[in-house]
Amino acid sequence: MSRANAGTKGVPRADRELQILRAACEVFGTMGFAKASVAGIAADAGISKPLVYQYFGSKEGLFLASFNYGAETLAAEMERVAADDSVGVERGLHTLDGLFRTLEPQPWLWRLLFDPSAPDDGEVAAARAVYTDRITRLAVEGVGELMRLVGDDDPLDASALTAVWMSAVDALITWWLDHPGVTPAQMTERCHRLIIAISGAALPAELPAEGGGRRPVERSSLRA
Amino acid sequence: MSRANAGTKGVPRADRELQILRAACEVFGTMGFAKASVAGIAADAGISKPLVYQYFGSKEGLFLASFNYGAETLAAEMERVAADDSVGVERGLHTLDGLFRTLEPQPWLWRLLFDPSAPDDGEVAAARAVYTDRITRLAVEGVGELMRLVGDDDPLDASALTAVWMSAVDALITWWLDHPGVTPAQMTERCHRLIIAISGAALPAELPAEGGGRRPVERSSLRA
DNA sequence: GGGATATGACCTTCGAGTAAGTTACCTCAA
DNA sequence: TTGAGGTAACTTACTCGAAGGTCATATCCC
Repeated sequence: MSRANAGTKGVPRADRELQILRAACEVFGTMGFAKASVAGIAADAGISKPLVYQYFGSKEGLFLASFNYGAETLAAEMERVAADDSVGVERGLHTLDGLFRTLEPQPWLWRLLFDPSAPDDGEVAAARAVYTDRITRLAVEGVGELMRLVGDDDPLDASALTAVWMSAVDALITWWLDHPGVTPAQMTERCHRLIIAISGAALPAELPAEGGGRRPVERSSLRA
Repeated sequence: MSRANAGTKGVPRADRELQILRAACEVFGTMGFAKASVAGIAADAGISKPLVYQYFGSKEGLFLASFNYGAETLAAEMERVAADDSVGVERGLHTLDGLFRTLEPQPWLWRLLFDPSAPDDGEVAAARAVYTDRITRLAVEGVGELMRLVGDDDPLDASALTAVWMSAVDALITWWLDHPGVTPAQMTERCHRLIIAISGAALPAELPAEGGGRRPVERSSLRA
């Protein structure tokens, strides 16, 4: 009787793994890899730390499994949208819509994807590279189309705009996560309005001079 | 002679503090608060760990000093630009230009501002709140102006667009930091081209239906 | 001598990871 | 039917190392 209730549960390994994985996704996605503790995740899952190690090998192994689950879920959704026939800004909007709906039941998956405290070497880095490529490819497609349309063929411009687009998606999702109660549908409408607002925005009259800064620039009329 | 060269330097406290602060800014800004070690910073500064504690009290105290230095530098630059008479997108461009120039000699200051691994309570949190307010205020001004122009008066829309704008600035600076050799002037030109590209982008034909996703949307002509 | 500058060696805490043993269940021979 | 033995599930109690933080002491200059 010394080991309280050791071995009394007898839950099949696959079930336990899923149970642990779910807890891990939530904890890693909420606190980040670095601040999460294996003991904490085990407690959340209702089991003890060594069982986690028996099933996942290490903290990194557990994170890898969580990351793969989350990244696959989100990448698959984005690819599904990309396979539709929408183009340009419309496609961007559909992507956002799909992400909002996918994330609604498990919002923490998003942070899992971009966790800056995750290990930057080993298998985790490799997995992240794979999914980053998959996701970036989609963004690059959309941005490339837009750049072609506007007549800008500088590849660095396209690269930078891709970064901006992905960052905007991140910002919108983060904003949404910070505003519970807003439904995916409402959020998609909001994104639509914002795109309209941005498209209608002004262009500067001319490039700022390059020298030392500080020089005033003439007011431009607001519609280019 | 047991304590090698203890006390032999005799460098005035103010000088040493600056020297330590510089090293700390670079390390904290590069690796983030969590991954940085006080011993490492001390080594970089060419002195020993206890001296850091004698002058800054704790790792958090050292970070606070670094953060305040970096945040003040950047906030001051943004406010300087905001005080100019440029408006709308032009003002955004000038802000970016100012940031590129300010960050050129010490690019790591940027990451210092948004370090997600920094402590989220105590004096550090308070300082971050102060600077976040100062910086956000500037973004809110610019975005509010744009929203008024377009006729969108939903405050949540403005809040979300502010988040997007700040995130875009972050993305552009991060992209720049990842592409050494690009000068601030070149980068500002790039931002200008990107704004043109975005402004010229397409509008979706209509809002996606709200129900279950999955429905195709008619191709829209690309210029709204 | 006294105060400022400076350090090697130490203490402490926390969390990753492990060793070793416990319980339950399943199978199969007698 | 039963009970011996094998195996999967499970836990308590530990080791170990990294990093924050402290103490006692040393050197230098006025």
